[in-house]
Amino acid sequence: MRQSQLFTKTRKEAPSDEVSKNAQLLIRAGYVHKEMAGVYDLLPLGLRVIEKIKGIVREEMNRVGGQELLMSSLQRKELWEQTDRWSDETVDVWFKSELAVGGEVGFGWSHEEPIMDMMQQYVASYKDLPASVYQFQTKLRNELRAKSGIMRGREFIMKDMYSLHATEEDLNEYYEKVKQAYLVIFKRLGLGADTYVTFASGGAFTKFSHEFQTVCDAGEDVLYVHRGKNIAVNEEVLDEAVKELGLEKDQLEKVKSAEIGNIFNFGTDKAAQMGITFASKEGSKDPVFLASYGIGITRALGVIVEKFADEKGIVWPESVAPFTVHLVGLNSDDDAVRDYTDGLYTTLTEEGVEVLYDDRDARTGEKFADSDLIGIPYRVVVSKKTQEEGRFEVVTRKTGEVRFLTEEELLNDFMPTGTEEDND
RNA sequence: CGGGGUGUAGCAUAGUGGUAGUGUACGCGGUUUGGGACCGUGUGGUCCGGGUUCGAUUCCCGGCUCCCCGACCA
Repeated sequence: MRQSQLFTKTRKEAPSDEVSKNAQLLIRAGYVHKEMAGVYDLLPLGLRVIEKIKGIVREEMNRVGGQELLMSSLQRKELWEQTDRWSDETVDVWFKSELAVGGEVGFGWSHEEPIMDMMQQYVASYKDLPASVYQFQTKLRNELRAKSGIMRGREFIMKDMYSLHATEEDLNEYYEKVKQAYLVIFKRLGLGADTYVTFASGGAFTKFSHEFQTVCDAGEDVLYVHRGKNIAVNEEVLDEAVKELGLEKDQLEKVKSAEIGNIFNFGTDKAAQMGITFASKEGSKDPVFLASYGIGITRALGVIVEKFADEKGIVWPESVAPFTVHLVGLNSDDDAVRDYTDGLYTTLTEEGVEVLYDDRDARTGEKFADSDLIGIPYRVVVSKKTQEEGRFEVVTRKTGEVRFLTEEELLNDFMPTGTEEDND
């Protein structure tokens, strides 16, 4: 896309009401716009990154047999009363409203109850199991305190998957499969090296729930990590855990982390509460086994910004970058150079490379500063000089490495490979 | 929800009981053109409601907003 057509623009200064690095950079670079505390609009650049993240998650969820759907945001009070989660005393993040014709509705902060109720329509027998469904949904939570930019908002996008099983063994097997899929996802997002499956509160030792924590200064949790053994323990259960694992506390490194995923095994509790059953082979009515699997999509975006940004701006891993190449055209007042740059833009685009083309009539310094701030992985500079030499200057955002490549070399380098894997 | 702070132009900031200044961004004219250049010129502002006062952006009360710490996070 041509940058001159992009309606957003960058800012030199961060807004005074944002302290977190993620929000400051995302706003400065034009990825998001703040609507109110804890609520952000996704601008074209931000939406592209979100869609990239969703794409990776979608591929892996499909790979484990998940079927994508989209539940509604408005939810029925009765469903949540069945599990005693409608009351504000039990769940303190509800947004609720009244229907004009009378009656209350809730705005979905989670979807276990509606999903289970909906699935009951289709799951009647052991033959219908297992079933696994997922969605990318906007969750609405009336947080007492939004904080950390987009990391903890009142409105955010989450991928939530739910799997239903006839037996505990089947659930456990699938649970493990999804756990592995999650590790693949975080690796592909570029977060693999710093993301741990943690022992946390809530029955970690019975393997009933796991958290996926990414080491990150902006996170809200505290982890004790053993990098060599790839073990991380949530502070909440530190004492128990070190005992269980046979470790010494001083072998562990204390770090801050952000929870970007979690998986729960509900067993048959939820089904029992809601009366969700299936007919077994023997003809008995048995409660369904349920597990849920979440990934904070918006939060993942925030974590990626926090982790990789440098003093100049954002640095995207290639797998989630809004564009692969930032084509920066210099000397654009020279018709020959401009035509040449336009031509390269057309060629790259036709070859399927995602290019943001800075075709603006702006000064070099401004273009480079913007390019650094926006954080696209590769900057290709075209100027009178490079045109004359028949090579393009290619700068890798992450490392600052500079190369001079011919058009052919350039195309070979940036040709989409089909699947995007994190090559770290 | 408890505690602390904040609110001046699109953004960032200064200042004052007597009708608000700067930077940036934006418009126009000109010089520039490989790291946010420069000159000239122009547009644009005191969160809301009360109170005190001859006069309030400034002081007082209330509300709202946003930020931080804590609590919470199924």
